[in-house]
Amino acid sequence: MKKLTPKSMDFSKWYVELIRKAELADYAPIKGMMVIRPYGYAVWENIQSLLDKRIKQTGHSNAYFPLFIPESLLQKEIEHLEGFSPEVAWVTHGGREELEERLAVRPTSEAIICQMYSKWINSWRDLPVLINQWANIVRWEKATRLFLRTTEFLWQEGHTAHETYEEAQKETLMILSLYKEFVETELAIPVISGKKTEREKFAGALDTYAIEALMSDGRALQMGTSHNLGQHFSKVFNIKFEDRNQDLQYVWQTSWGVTTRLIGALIMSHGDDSGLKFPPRVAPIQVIIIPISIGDWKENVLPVVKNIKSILDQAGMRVKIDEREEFTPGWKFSEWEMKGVPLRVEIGPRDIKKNQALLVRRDTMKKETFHLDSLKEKVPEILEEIQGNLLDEALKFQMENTNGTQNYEEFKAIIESKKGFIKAFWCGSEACEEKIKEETMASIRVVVLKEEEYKPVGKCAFCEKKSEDLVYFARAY
RNA sequence: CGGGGCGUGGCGCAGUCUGGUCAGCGCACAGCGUUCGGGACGCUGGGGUCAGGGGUUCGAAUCCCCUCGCCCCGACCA
Repeated sequence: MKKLTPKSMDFSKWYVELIRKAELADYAPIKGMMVIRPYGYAVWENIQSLLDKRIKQTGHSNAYFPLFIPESLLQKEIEHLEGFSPEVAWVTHGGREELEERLAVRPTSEAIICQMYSKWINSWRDLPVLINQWANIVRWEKATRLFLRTTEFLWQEGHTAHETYEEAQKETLMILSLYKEFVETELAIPVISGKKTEREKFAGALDTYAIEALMSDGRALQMGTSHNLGQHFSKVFNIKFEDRNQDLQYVWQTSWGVTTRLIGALIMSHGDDSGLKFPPRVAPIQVIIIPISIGDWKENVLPVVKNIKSILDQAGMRVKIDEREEFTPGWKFSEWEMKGVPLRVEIGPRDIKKNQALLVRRDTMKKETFHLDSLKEKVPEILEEIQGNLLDEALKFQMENTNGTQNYEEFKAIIESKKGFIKAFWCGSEACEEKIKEETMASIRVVVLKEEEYKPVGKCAFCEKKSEDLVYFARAY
């Protein structure tokens, strides 16, 4: 395990090296595909359980739909088909037999789920339908990148059906704020949220909303999307119900998802030149205990260490003891720093005599000794502090790298020199959006949602027309 | 998919221009011993059809052609 390429020297190299050295993932022998290794998968499992809880608390249930979607179903919603067809993988044969109809490997599941919803929904009494699934997705991307864009990825996709537009809209926005809360609380990554422009919205949606975060190289990353599908799908899939007035109506739908890309965001938001820095809430290992192996440590140190582990285990923490004899303590320190474990506990013979342990925080690298009896209280306290500190640091970074301007020349200068978010006004025309993207490579990440009490007015960053749409621009992944 | 770069034991590289003396180094790995509070050391040992295929040549890691993969910059996208 050698040193990492410094982040400031070559961000991409740093990112890929870190993923492989920390054993999060590895390249698979198929183009654009990766293996998520146990340590990386453990992060995903933590993300899953924390998010799944929220999804269920808001009334949704999990289900599972088929991996394959018949071509005829995918074709029903025309925008949807056109949006996804360039990246669909097709199954053409079953065994030796050519299939009568090609099967798409799901690039998303609207089509197959809508097909089922049309059978299940008859009355307003059947609504709302609130279903989520955890699944794998295949999109034949041209350029891939570990965790951020791979040919196959894991995600959760929620698919709901409602009686009215208002209800669907409420669901869409509820999920948007659920995502924001989840990502900020558990992943310690601050996000901005808002609506996508027509150009950036989901293929087949009425409106798309998203949360976006700033990575530490100054580029934005879409972290989650929530779509109000309107009646686009219900009309073509014939999802009708008899409403409270005995009139036949098409349902109003939503869909929303977050993916294994979140792991990429964790790496890029918090990582440094020593490696990963996992927020405690999603860290596979929260506390690594390193017994200092000197002299008769096995008799004197190890039993104490094991006792501490069991106390912390019982308090609900994820704790590991590194008692490997083939590595020196110094080597282990570096290794676990690379792997982003939030808190290290060092205990050697010297400490045993004084009934103390040395605690080292991954985020600040600060060292402090504590009495062994206080660890049960101190450790969770420090973990909470680390969680908070990581969010604060990321928030500070986001604020420092968010600039406002109403002047296009200044806009261009900011994008070139500092990157980050640019908060600006936009007249709403696709032409301006397109021009800016062409000339600066910055796209509109989100249009800020209007609130009752706050209605800003300004002039479009490009054409200088009067505008009420405040937007965030950035160069994005 | 366009432009550029790269591909040599697990990882990082040298060797490629100028074909032969070239399968080499560091780390990692295995065994033994001494070590161990910030990436220890000694001795011994295992591992590579030089990304794959084809060609030129008496002879190819080295020259030519094709294919694949990875990285970077664009276009597209969770």
